[in-house]
Amino acid sequence: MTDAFRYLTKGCVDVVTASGLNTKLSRGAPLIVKVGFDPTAPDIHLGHTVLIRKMKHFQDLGHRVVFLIGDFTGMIGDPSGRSKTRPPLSREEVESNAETYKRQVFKILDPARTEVRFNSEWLGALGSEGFIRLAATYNVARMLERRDFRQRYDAGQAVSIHEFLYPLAQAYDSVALKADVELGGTDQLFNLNVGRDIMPAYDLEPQVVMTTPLLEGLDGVDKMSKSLGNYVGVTEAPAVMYSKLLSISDDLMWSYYTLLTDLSPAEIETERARRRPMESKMALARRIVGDCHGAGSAGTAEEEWCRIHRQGAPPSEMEIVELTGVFKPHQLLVRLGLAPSSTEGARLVRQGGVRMDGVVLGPKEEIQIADGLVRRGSFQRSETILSVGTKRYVRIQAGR
RNA sequence: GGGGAGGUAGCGAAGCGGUCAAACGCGGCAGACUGUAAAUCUGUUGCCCCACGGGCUACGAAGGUUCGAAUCCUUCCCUCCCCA
Repeated sequence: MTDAFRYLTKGCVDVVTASGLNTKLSRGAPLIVKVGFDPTAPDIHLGHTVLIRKMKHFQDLGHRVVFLIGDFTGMIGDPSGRSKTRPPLSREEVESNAETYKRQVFKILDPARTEVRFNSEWLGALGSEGFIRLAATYNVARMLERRDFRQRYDAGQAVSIHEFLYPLAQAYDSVALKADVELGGTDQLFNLNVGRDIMPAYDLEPQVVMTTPLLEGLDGVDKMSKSLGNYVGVTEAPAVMYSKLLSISDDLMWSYYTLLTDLSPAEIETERARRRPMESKMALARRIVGDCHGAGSAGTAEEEWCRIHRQGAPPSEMEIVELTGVFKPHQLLVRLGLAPSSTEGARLVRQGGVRMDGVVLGPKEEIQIADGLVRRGSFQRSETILSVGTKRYVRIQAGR
């Protein structure tokens, strides 16, 4: 097993086949590595970067990466049971989504070594004759090996013919690109293998199929997903990313090391053995933030984090609200959006979670804000910082 | 088409005439501890208010019976399962 092999397969779930990959690598020529993406507007989080980073690993070793946007297959819609055929996106939408992709993806990928292609280029030209020929390379029994097809078929639910076209079209992409390797998420294994299966019918060597796992979310329980709120978006502010990453569990950290860095398995082992967990976690956060925003921003984010959490200082940037009036603490919370309801606000106060300039606020206190001053008992100043718990801060500026 | 089960707070799930703003678990939030971690412990978790007190809505929907209903009756809506 070569170092290259180990590096490229790090973190992968499936490698079909390992020997195929070795053979291709051993020839020394740059491989064509294909990865397909939906044309829908992407909002990329770290979970998506696992795959993108794997593409980078190939680039690191000098291979050619094709970032394929499935504008044609998008019209079919990957069958997921209930998903319907999508209305085709306009040329403008596809272009603009592609730009959004590039903006985010090139934080990790090297633009100079990434080819962006659209599969309408060849699938549109294939014609009905070409499609029939393509369909002839596969058969129903094999199609039904795909789990969701099988399940629906067995359950007597509808499986539309056009749904079979999706994996076939995707497979043809590999033919058109003469792909040596196709990468995808584990849920893509079937589709990727169809490409592998049909390539010999077009006198091509079967591509190697490699899949990357779903990244666990910050909670360490579910997969990372925006709707579950356990995600880190690649365009989030450095300080936000940094603090989110530092809040993961130690176990999760090592999985992130494997999937979200370019370190080799050996280097990760060294890291684990040599340093204390907290140091490793900070190094991890620095790396990931650095990948998305540059090393300088990562350093600043770390300093900020230390200031806040080591020295107890408030964050350097927080929402500023100007207001006037007389408030009970819970009313202030609602007014500032720190509590969704006054009952909730009162509860936070009662539990001692509300502080003004670091001093816990009692339920009976009264805050008067007028004439450019915030008054609380005998204290007064022109602005104060109100905090709820350890994460939410608002700076109050006294109005007149 | 035939038969059965069920819809309760963010989710799961008790309750089946009063003591129910509704047990319990999860999740969430706050506090303690700490490496703002995890784990653990404690508290809390409908809404409004002059807030250790008062008030208003709530148990799929609408009606009804009762001094009193999440609990009983009627109609309607929806979900799930089995058989054909």
